[in-house]
Amino acid sequence: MNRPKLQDVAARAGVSVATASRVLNNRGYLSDDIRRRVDEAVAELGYRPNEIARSLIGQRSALVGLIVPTVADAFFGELATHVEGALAQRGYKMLLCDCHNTPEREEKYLDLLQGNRVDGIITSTHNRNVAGYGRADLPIVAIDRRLGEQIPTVRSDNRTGGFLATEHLIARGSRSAVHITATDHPGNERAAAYRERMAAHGLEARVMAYGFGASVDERRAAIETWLTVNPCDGVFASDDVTALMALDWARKTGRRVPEDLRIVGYDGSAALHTAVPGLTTVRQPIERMAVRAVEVLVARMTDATASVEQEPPLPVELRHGWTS
Amino acid sequence: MNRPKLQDVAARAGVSVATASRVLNNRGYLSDDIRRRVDEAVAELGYRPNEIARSLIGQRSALVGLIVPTVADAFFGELATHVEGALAQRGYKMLLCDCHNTPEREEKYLDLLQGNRVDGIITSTHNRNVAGYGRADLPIVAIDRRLGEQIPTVRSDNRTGGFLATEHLIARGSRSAVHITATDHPGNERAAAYRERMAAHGLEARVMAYGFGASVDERRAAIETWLTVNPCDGVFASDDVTALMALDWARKTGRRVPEDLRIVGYDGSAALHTAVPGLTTVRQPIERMAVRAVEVLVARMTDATASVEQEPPLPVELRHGWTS
DNA sequence: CTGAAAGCGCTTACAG
DNA sequence: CTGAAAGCGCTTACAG
Repeated sequence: MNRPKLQDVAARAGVSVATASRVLNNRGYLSDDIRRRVDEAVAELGYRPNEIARSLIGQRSALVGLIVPTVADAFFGELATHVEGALAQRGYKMLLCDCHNTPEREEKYLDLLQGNRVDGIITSTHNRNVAGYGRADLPIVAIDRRLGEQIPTVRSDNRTGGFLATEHLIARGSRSAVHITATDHPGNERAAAYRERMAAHGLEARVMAYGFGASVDERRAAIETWLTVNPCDGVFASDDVTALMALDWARKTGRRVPEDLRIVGYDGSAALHTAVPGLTTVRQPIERMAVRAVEVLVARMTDATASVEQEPPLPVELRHGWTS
Repeated sequence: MNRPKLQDVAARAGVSVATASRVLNNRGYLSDDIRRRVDEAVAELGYRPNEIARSLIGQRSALVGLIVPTVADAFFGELATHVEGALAQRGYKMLLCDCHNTPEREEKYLDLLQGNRVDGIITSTHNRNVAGYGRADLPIVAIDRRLGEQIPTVRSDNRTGGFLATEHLIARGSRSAVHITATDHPGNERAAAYRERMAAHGLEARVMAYGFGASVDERRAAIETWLTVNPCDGVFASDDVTALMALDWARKTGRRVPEDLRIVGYDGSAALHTAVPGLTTVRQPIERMAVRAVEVLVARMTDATASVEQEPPLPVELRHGWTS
């Protein structure tokens, strides 16, 4: 027999489809007898309501799309886990839109999500020029990315993060720390804070940008070349993976860490912390960011008139390890 | 104005809803004139077909559920990325079911997925006694886990993996390598291969099992205690994270790696390889496993009569690093 | 307290 | 080549 439908349940219980539906949804007044008969029929048939039909009626899919560069990255994997958890707790399912680090996929997913009538979108990619967001007419929340006036951004305190990392390196005796980041654009607050603190101490700031589109291998090569050519006694990397590249370079070239080279990373995902507990890093409150993004999104999904306020940045903290 | 529906498109193009639908789906014979008018109306209104309504008719949601212990783990994050990619390529969307390492969530998700009429499920968790799979009446593929006669399992060659790791340790001079794993049950082929090779070389096999439910901190504590109490000159860990715990313990206690302690991990995810390129590990073909799982699932989703054959295990390989 | 009917937004035979 | 009608599996006013 095929998957049972409400009709089958109703027939078996000897009631109308409408009544069976009411029992399932516990709406209106039902006699105990009918309630029991329907419940029995449901159990006997192993009936499960078709959520697709329900979505069509309710104009609500209870689906949220999460757009990430790739969940293979520790930071985004952890973010995805917590977004999923927070959504599930509130009765939403999550469609994972993994862009495999390409903007084309992001654009495609944006379209697909709307066709699938998701109730909202959380996006955490950093591609430039993805036009779709302007056209989208459904609630969106961005994580660590400005997408426009109408789209709230949840983020952590990048300025303080840059401050903490730089001050820490200097306090540990570094005089020539470099900041390594993907791109050194004006909105990069970590880089801005690094420059400011270096200047405040009368030290020369140097920012090494390996480029947004660089593959992992290209990034590693660029960093190793830079470090080999440019003497320095400290590295403030804009993410932990990059910091670990510097650490590996130090090992290969016989530099002592932290005596010759102090290293500070950024993000502080649990996965990398477990893998390399000794790495000093600026820890983003990944779970709080995920939960907050979900809270803001749910507020807008359940009340379309909810005002779009910009969120205050969430606090970061420095985690000390032996690399600095 | 509200989100346009097919009715609006039809009205604007001056055709019937049926005709508009045919243009969208490119079915039957349509005059060029009508085609053009409908296409224009679609563009002007920014119309996007409601996929939920389509699913209801087609009895096909184009949705697949991926059940993972947690995507915050490097291995499962990478697996999820590749499953997503392979599914997207074939026109399927992926609902991410992150169990946060608890069996209860898995059971709940199994139910939820069926209610949402996903077309199929890929599961990669390792919980015991999840009853739901027996009752489920839709295509399922398991990754590295036996779930019953009717459910195909995609996996890599664990026996060879255990063989390679153990032989490598011995070849590098280890005489007293320990195998560290979550649970040492009869079906654990990596442990079986380890025992067999140790015996073949006349060496004593010791398996340290930290327990399936152990938290990361508990695992680390258990491993450090064990290593401190039990002298050994090699570690074959059943995953990379565990191997890195041994590596960190060696650093903290002043053991030289690989001279005093040789370390081999397992999995070889790109994320951990990037973070710690020096780790010797048995590399699972994560992408191939993901793609194969999707292929097998799609075959069963598109042809319910497709036979359930057990898959040959995919090949693994040893990746050399400085830890051994 | 329960049922008949309309409708969610589409697609698909069936006529014409 | 195009349209009217039925139907996917439900829910929800509206009667009774």
